[in-house]
Amino acid sequence: MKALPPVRILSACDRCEVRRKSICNAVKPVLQKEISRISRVRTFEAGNTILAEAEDSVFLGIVMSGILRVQRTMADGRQQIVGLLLPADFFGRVFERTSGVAVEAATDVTLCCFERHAFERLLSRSPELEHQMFLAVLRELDAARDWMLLLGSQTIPERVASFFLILHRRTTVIEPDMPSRKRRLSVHVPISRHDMAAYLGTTVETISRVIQDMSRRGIIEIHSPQHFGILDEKRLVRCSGREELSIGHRCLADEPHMAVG
Amino acid sequence: MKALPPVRILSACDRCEVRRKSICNAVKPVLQKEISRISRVRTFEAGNTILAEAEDSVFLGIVMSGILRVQRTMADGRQQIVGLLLPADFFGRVFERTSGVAVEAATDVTLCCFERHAFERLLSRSPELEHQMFLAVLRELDAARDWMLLLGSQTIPERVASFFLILHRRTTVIEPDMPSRKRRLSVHVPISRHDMAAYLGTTVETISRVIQDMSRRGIIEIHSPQHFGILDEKRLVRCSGREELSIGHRCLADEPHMAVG
DNA sequence: CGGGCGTTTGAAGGATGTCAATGATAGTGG
DNA sequence: CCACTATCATTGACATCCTTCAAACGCCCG
Repeated sequence: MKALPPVRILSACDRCEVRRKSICNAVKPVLQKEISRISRVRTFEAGNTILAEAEDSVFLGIVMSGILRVQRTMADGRQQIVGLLLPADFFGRVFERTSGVAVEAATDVTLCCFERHAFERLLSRSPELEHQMFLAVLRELDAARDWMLLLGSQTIPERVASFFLILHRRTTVIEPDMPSRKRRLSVHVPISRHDMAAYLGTTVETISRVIQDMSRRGIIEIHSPQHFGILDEKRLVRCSGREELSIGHRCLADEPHMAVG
Repeated sequence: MKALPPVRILSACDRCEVRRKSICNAVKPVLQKEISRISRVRTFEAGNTILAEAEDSVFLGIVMSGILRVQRTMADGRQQIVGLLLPADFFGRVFERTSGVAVEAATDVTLCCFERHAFERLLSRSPELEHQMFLAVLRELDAARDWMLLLGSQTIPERVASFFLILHRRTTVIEPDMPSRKRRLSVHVPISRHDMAAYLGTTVETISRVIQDMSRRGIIEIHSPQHFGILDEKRLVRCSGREELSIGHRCLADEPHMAVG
């Protein structure tokens, strides 16, 4: 008679929604267990600061739900969002005391957190984990470069159109169970106009004008300030000034990415 | 009687000027030898393309002398330089067939090249080398984020002032043997106005106007189109809109960095 | 000397930021 | 349930920064 399989204790990780998309999925089970052991789930309300710009960052982790903004602030108060982190993305800066960027909750968020030093010890013991982190940072760098093109060479209407298209593709990846017809036509902007402006390097007023204008021209329709329909995708792509295929490149659309925050 | 030390054959690496600043310096001698074995020195004239945007990148390597520009081009021809690579910097994208960015010689350059697959094999066999690459990419990402702040939130005069200050600090690191007095006061811009414009996200005309204006106001003096003196560093810093200490951050000024090109 | 390239300078128009006011929405307390 | 407030989004008028187009200038090299 065969022995019964050992009783399996469900850890928090077994119920983790983003596990299969995050860095956890890319490493061996034994390592997953070690990660699990040093992890702790925390929640923050929208607007809270997770890691401040100057302050020592004592922890890092993975976004489970909600959205983080990674941003830098200038002496006179101007802010630039240098990255948005969606579920499954990694936040925090390994191998550095302070990150030089702030990480804040753009919406209510649930995070899977690790104490930085414990995670770094794990990294130095596991080349496999470090390799996965390396790949994630490489993709993140690709995305950052893509965004530099957007900020340096595109007009504001082009930036808004690009942003919509990237969000649309990214949402398609994140929520593949949504009816495809609805997915095809709708864009949900999960952040405020203020954050959108800080991300696109412009102001809320200009954003608003551009969106209203695209709506008047029949390219999109406005369901609510955060929900839009795409009426003419071809034209939206043309507005973005990009080739369809290069939108979001490897990174923003296809893969979870990582922030040095 | 003690045996004589073994005769030491000088490889190209032993004479390498940038070795102690590059990734080679950070790995063990035995690994350096392996790297040396797969390396090959190549030269390119200014304007030549090292890696094209769409094309498979078959090699990567380290800048020995000269300057590379890492850039993306839009469908209509607009170009954005997303990184400048100085001696000791790494170029090329590991673990990806194509990089999505072009790497071109901004000046005549000498490169230490590796065939990509051979280098990747070395990487997968050596966690130590991969760790060093990882650190370099993290620094590069920090620099990219810094540049996103510049492109997204700073005015053109601020960008020019920031660029001068970064160049000044970087030059100080690169050429520490120059008399300190001369170093303190001079900035050498090693690239054309056209490249400067593509890097700062503006046009040659605007760059020219801003520089002439800074000269008229007594902040800098123009020795030649590529050589400048800093007359009033305090004011130049104020023009840049940044805190002195954060200019160039960790990355652009203090450490060789790495491009995904 | 002349052609070509890179840089500078000038004039004019357009895109975007700024300031101010209005409109919409949600949460709060009476 | 309804004002009331606070916050966010939109709209308008205006100023300005920056790009664009054009031309002149300087310089290197054939």
